[in-house]
Amino acid sequence: MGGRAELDCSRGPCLLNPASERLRASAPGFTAAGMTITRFAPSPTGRLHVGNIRTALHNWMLAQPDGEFVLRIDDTDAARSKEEYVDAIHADLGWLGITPTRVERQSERLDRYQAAFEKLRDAGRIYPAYETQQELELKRKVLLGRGMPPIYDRGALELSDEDRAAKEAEGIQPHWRFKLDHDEAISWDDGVRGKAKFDAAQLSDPVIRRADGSWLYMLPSTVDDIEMGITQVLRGEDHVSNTAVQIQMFTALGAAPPAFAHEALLVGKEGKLSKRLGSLGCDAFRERGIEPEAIIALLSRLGTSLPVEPIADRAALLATFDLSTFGRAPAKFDDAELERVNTAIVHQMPFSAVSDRLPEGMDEAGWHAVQPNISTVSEVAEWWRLVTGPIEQPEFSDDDRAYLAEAVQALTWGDDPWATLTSALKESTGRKGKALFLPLRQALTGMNHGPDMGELLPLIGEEEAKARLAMAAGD
RNA sequence: GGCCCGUUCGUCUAGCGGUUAGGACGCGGCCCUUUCACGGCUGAAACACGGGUUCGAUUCCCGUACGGGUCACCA
Repeated sequence: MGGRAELDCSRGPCLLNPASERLRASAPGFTAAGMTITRFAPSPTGRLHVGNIRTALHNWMLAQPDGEFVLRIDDTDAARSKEEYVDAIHADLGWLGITPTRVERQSERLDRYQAAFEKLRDAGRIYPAYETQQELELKRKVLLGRGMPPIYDRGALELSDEDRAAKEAEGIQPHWRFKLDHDEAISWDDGVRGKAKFDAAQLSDPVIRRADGSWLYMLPSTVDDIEMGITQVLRGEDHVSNTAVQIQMFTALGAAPPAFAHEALLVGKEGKLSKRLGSLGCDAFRERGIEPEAIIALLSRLGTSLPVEPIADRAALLATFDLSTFGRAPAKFDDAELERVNTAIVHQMPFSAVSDRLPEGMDEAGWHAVQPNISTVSEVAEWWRLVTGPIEQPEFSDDDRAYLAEAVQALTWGDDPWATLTSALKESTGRKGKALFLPLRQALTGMNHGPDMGELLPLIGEEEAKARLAMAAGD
């Protein structure tokens, strides 16, 4: 628990990256090695979606190049957690190349939470409460109806020992709340929001443990952050009030809080963090032919002052990653933008990166020929068919048939058969431009457009090319 | 409703009292090109509204509107 000191970020963003250097300079008291340790803590109650992925990515980036990135599976809720989602989280992160240096499971650490619980209870920071969820909900409604904030009224604190004994005699087991210190001002220097202040009285004492003994998010997360030596907590802004609560927990547990940063959430095209966005997971992306690098490129820049660029090189992305460039307003996630980035990334991909996904028989020359014409790798098949055949030729006019017949004769095979053929035909027929090229393209591929013929023709091969031209000529 | 945060071209944003309000993506046009793509040039396009403060407000203050977050025995 020792070893971490409070970060002194006098003002503004203090979680910067390239992190290590500046953080070490400004925070000499980090962990012993001065190492950056971040974490991504999903609960396995569903698939990862863009928002999650973004947070995971940013934490991973923060930990580069030599920090630690902990994947912490928050599976204290046995009823909702599913093993298949744990597997899916691993699979998705693996696909994206966001690999943790360490994996932890909250379900395996329950004894630690118990220990912290006892410590806090003995210190008088935890108290039992007996209200039912219905009662609490009613209280909230009443307060809201009177225009007041629906903060827990601490009714359980009024209970006498006899009251409690009576409840227990009725067989009512308590749930437990963490008692906030209303006199302790809560503040921190947020890595993206700057100075943050909270009035503890504005917050409800959080329930940290259910009557059945199971844990809620708040305490286990804090305990883990302490024990795993997390130096920087970067999460969505939906956690800001949790941070306020947890800062008091860190202190109550005798630990200095890590540095916190809360990034603005992602919203869909129409605003709102919609179900639409929630459904955007790795599976869906993969099926649509989106490359992991496209997601990485977009998500590492979206909502920052840096332009979204189709950068496939992570090191380059890392070099510019800086929390101080993050905006405080929600950023819009646009599918169309993802697709544009993806297309540009696909256009840059070297043969070696895709070779195992290409159709049978397609070599490097084939890849280079069709690459400029596709927006997803799977689209190569559609163009590759033009090479392997069979193709379907359009009807040609008599004039074009005569022209193509001439082409059959003119076709010779050398270094650049297309250039040789077209210049020969240009000379002999006087055709030029579209009239010169289009019938040839149509006869050879059956299409009006497509990959560069200069690259395509050698792939089709002399014999097949001749046969196609001859067929089109009507021989 | 309380408390936080926010609002600059279509989008992501720069700006931190005086700027022709900049960039990127997208969009239009032109060039290159058999098509597509790439590249080059070029164009249209923004300070939510109302009050202040000031010689001067996109920038500072107040208010309004709108948007986001949160106020769970979810994380």
